[in-house]
Amino acid sequence: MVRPRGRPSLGRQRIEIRPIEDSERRQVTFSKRRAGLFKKASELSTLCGAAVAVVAFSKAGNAFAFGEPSVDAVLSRFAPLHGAAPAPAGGDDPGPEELGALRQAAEQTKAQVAAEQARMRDVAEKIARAQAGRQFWWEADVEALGEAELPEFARALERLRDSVRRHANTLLSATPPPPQLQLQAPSVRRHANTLLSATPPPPQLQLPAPELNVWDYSL
Amino acid sequence: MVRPRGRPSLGRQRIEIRPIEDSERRQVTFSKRRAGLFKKASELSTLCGAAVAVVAFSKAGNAFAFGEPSVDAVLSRFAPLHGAAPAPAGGDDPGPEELGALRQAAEQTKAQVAAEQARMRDVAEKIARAQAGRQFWWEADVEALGEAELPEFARALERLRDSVRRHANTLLSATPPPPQLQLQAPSVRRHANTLLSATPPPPQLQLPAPELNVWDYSL
DNA sequence: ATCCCTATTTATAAAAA
DNA sequence: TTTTTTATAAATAGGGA
Repeated sequence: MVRPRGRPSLGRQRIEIRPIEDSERRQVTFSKRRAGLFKKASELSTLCGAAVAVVAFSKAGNAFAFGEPSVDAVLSRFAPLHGAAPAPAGGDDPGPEELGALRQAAEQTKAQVAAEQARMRDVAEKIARAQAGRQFWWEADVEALGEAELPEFARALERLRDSVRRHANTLLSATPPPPQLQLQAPSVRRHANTLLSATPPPPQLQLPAPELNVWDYSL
Repeated sequence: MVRPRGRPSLGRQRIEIRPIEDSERRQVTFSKRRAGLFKKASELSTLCGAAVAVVAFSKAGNAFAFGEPSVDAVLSRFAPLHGAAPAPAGGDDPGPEELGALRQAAEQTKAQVAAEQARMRDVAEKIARAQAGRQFWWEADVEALGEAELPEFARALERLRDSVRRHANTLLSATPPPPQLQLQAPSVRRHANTLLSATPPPPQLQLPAPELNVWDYSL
């Protein structure tokens, strides 16, 4: 516990803004400043109600991103402004042109993952906030959620709904054939039946408007 | 040239990071912090040899961007991503009648209410257990739930679904006007604005109104 | 990579131009 | 809207775990 005498640290040193040669120092600096940059972006967004996106590739090629309300939301909004409309990645089968193409593809994948992770972090954080102070998650204050997290929230509900349906099926099929004796808890079966019969035959593959930044919030 | 006595300024004051109400103060802050953000991005790029892009929309809808080596160069690495927006879900058509038998039960005797509350505690506990160890509630292991808690779980999902629908409608009813791009280069700005004026009006999403007082379990 | 710590360097909130 | 001036709040370089 005893602090050695003298300055335990030299404190912050002044540095010139030019390429850091030492890769280790560069890496540490990148980490720290990237965090700082994202924080600044976040503050700008909160303070001024601005939509902000930051994308950064480290020298090593790793991608990092931050976005409020989300990276995609901001970049989508920006793209049309300078006429960048790359075709969606279809499943082409390009001939073996160069290694460069593959490397680029890998890089883009990294970027995508980074963007998605950034988005999920934000979404999760916001949803968590919407639930703060409440005993159970289903009491979450949906009103507090914004455009960016609603879709995720909705998808989560959908996934759970499917799980519930599946499980209800399981419970039902596990029930022995037309028994003559009623069980203690008929309510559940009733619910399960309702759940199942209420399931419409929709091929559920018709997406109204796939393009544009429009979300279908229907469950 | 004589400076008046006392502090000529209060100096920097501490502020909380939350939406600035006063539009004038917000505007000044946006300007300053945007500049600061771009500077930080520039330094990160120079120091660490990173490719960085920052895009920001002011509350008024004006767009600003910074990029090293260029905004497009960085965003291009994200290009393929935007074609593949997360797929929305197809909508169901909520089912028919069947009003709540459970609801009725909840309004019976005090003893029954008390019993119900006790049951709810158990259900909640079990549902909580089904979520134990998972980072997010939507990862709950529904398979672990039994007959007793499934209905409650389903009802919770339904309530959330309705909340989400309602909120989604609220959000959608407020669609902001198209932005103006503000870049360092005036020529680019001119071009961008030209592109903008050719941009079609924002679409609006139609959502089915939530049905009130209907208690079927389909989600 | 992340967190802690300290001593400094920077970024900025206010106010006025 | 951007700039200047002050006085102070924040970010962060270096070093260690």
